[in-house]
Amino acid sequence: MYFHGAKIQNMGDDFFQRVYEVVRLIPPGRVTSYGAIARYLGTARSARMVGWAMNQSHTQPDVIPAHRVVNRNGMLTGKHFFGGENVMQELLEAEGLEIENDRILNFREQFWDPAVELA
DNA sequence: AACTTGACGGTCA
DNA sequence: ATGACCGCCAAGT
Repeated sequence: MYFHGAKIQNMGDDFFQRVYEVVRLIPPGRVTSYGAIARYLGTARSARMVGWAMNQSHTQPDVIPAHRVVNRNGMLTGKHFFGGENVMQELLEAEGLEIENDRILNFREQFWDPAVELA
């Protein structure tokens, strides 16, 4: 992968692409988790790989709504990768969600499970 | 080639 | 509720 402008990714398979496709389908104002996406894509790959895919999501030609993916407890564990201190939180709040201490309030109600919604 | 590091998550004490 | 472990597997050192 690249840093400082070098080349990048393009791993062998299309796992990352499949992750991005699911993330693109998350409706604004709703959120899902790394694990939920991993489950939807099959138990072959772990939630960690979804996290890694999100880490690389900025290399995609289009914008991936990565802020709508949080951990299983509704915590904004990836906020550090959005530049500013509270960019991820602001993006979510702009979509109507409430966050307190890096955690989405009423997470259960806002949760969007691909295994259910894309059944 | 070997060891460490995670945008993770489930289990068990 | 909290924390230690453990499986996961691509990348970085």
